[in-house]
Amino acid sequence: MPKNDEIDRRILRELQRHARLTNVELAERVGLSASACLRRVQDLERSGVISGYHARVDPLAGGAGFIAYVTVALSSHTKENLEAFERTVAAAPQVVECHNITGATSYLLRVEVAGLQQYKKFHTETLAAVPGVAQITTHVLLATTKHRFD
Amino acid sequence: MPKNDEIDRRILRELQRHARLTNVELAERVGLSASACLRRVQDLERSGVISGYHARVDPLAGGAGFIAYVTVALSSHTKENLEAFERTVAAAPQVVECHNITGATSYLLRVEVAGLQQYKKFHTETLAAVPGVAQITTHVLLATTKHRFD
DNA sequence: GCTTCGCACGCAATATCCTTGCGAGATTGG
DNA sequence: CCAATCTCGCAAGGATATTGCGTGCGAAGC
Repeated sequence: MPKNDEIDRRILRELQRHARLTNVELAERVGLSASACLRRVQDLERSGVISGYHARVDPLAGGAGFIAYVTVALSSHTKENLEAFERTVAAAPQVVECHNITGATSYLLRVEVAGLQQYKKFHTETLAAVPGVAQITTHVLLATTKHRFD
Repeated sequence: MPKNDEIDRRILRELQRHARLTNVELAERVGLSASACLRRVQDLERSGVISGYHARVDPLAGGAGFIAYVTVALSSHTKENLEAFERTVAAAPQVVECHNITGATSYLLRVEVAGLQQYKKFHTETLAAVPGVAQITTHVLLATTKHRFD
């Protein structure tokens, strides 16, 4: 229901970078009164344009000393295999993101664990144990040189 | 400087999911008084454990109708090539994330654009134009089945 | 064992902020 | 041209953030 006008875009831009801005400061930045600004933000939240507010935590401080992007290929895309895989992924706390992508491998996971041993365990006992998983390729994260808001 | 005890972990857990929690409600959830809780949060911010607060915006509403994960391989890892590539990535607003990974391809990008035409343009005019880029593989995002906090 | 020091806590007070109701001006459609 | 609708700014009260202060607990040293 929001109008997607210049002010809304500015609100989104500011909140994407600084979600804990006070409403009055946000209002000043976008050139609105506090009440009008608040109502717009609430509209954006209700309509789902803003789906949530999240603190970004340093992975190391969060106990994630080993991060990898993992591509997974399924041998057969039967309904049972797909559901079993997605259920495993959803239940695994090590899997932080799961994307369905085109290409030779149909899934791209981001996995965060404490260290190499934990990854080995996850790899063999969790991922490889899912029926229909044909190929697992691990890409260890060396560095993140750009992130959405830095 | 934070102690990484049970209460800090609970604070981080709550703020990762609900960054706009009021401090008093956060204090109740973690079992602390408001002032003590606020001081811990400020410590976590100052020490860099919490690196920022961000609103999550629906990609479609944000104008990103086409999202892809793109792997890039460089022909030679000379200093000039690396720097040219990273400079291009840093300057390109379409690139939302850039990760340096192990494997046959050394970079994994997340690219968000309005549509296929815009992607084609980015692919040929921006990415392929960087000297030393040997291979570009595009994986179109079909769906994201799991994200850190859903 | 006792003392001292430092640290984190809770309480209280003030400044700031959020939130809602209300009336005015602008915009749209008939 | 008028009416309906929408969004705005203003104002008030209730909630919240933020700081100073005193207390208690645990660690280090004597």
